[in-house]
Amino acid sequence: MKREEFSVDCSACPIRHKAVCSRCEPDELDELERIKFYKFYPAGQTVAIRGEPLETVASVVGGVATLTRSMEDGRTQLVGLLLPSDFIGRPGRTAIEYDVTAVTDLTLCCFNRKPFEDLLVRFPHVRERLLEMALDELDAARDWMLLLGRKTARERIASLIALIVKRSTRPDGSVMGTGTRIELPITRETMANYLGLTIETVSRQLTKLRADGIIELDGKRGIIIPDLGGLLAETGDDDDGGMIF
Amino acid sequence: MKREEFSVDCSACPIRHKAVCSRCEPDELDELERIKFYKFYPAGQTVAIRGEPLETVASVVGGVATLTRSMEDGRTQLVGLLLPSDFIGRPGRTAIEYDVTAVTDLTLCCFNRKPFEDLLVRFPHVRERLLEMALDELDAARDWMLLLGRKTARERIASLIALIVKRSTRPDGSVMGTGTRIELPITRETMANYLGLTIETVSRQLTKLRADGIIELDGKRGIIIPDLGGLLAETGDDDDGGMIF
DNA sequence: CGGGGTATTGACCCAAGTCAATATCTGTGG
DNA sequence: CCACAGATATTGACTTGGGTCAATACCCCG
Repeated sequence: MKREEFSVDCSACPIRHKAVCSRCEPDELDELERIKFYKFYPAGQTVAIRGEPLETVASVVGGVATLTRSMEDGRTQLVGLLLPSDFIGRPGRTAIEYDVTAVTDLTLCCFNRKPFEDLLVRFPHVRERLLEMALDELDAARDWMLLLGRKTARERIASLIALIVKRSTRPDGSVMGTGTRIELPITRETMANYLGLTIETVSRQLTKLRADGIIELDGKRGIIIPDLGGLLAETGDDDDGGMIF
Repeated sequence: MKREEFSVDCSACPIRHKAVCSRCEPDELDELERIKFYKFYPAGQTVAIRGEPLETVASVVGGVATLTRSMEDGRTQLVGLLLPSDFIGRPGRTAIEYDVTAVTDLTLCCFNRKPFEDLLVRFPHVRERLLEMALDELDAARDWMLLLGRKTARERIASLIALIVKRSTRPDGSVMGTGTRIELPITRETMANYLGLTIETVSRQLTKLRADGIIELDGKRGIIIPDLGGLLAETGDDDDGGMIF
């Protein structure tokens, strides 16, 4: 469970520059440091369940988690993919709204809700960053609504791959252009639940995109993109919004 | 265009208790009052277009507007329904992300973006409320993702009617239980774009719900709900989240 | 009374779902 | 190191919910 792999020193934290704490001054960081604690979950483990009391909030430090909503008959929709630096939980709410599941080994930087809320009042930098992140997520959710409401299966798959490529872009800003290889952090089932499709359709469309030379499949999880432009053309998006820096 | 119908006096504003300004102290309200201005749009008019510079932000005072995202080939998805008290625009962004259209006559309480952003720094009450509203919208968007990704046409229609019923609940909290009548604020086309369906499917499912005694159609826009419980059972949601006070 | 927008209804079709068989991985223990 | 078991993924055959295309019907409003 490699508990000691992540420093307790915020200044060396891998998500220091992107998480809720990204704009904190040294003194603010000191205080965060005092109340934070890490939690680790193995792949597949449930992190939180809808309806339970919301006691802690957290930032994803490493690994991938999903935010899902399900219906009684088992139909499941992924409503958010949580990657490093993403925030989990909502200050001001007392119950959990969505199921959270670790899809890879997961490391969270946690805060008890109450102290965090207090801190939110006193630290404008955290508040501002949280608002900004909430608005970004809102935009992402709305883009996803277009995908779920109007895109074809092929466009959905292409959009998801494009999204992963975008989020895999190295923090130094270097664009991974032609000949990129990405590793899907999720199973076909999770992909299906994200895209509002079935695993069979996901599988078939991946095969078809490969047959059309848009992607190459490299083992179960690897995808090679010979031509990023070709992939983006399949997403159905007008590319003006898709600035990759 | 009934320009004078709405007071310039915030204390008499119909959305005083729900909008971004709802938590303001009298002195904060005074300052808002000085920089705000009203705009009026007739039904059908475009309010903002994706890609244009974002110069003003606003609260919906009266009427209904839609937030949409479209693809080049005309496929359109509604990503938000803006009812009185909802906020339009995103501080910190310089370009408009979604098309905004008035679907009924619309009254907006506007602020120029820059002064509003300054004010956001100084007025914690506005900031807090804006964060809260953004998080609420995020939850709403995610619930809608479940609808778009996994619900059947019938469930989608029932969910939309249930949503309108909920939002039509009078502010005094009185529940409009059995025998409620609501007025749809939108056309079949707008409904279809919200639900990720076609007008034909919307029409057919409404007819079917009527045939099954779940709703009664009263003219083009009116819907009577003889039994709210019956309607909610058709939405596919487990009802625990659906507390209507 | 007539005309343009809006809504309903019908006939047909197809993209994606369902059901089912098979293949491929991955890890585990002999 | 191999074999085997249980996930995970692919592929095929068939079905179906909702889309498409097209004809009417409705309904304000001038």
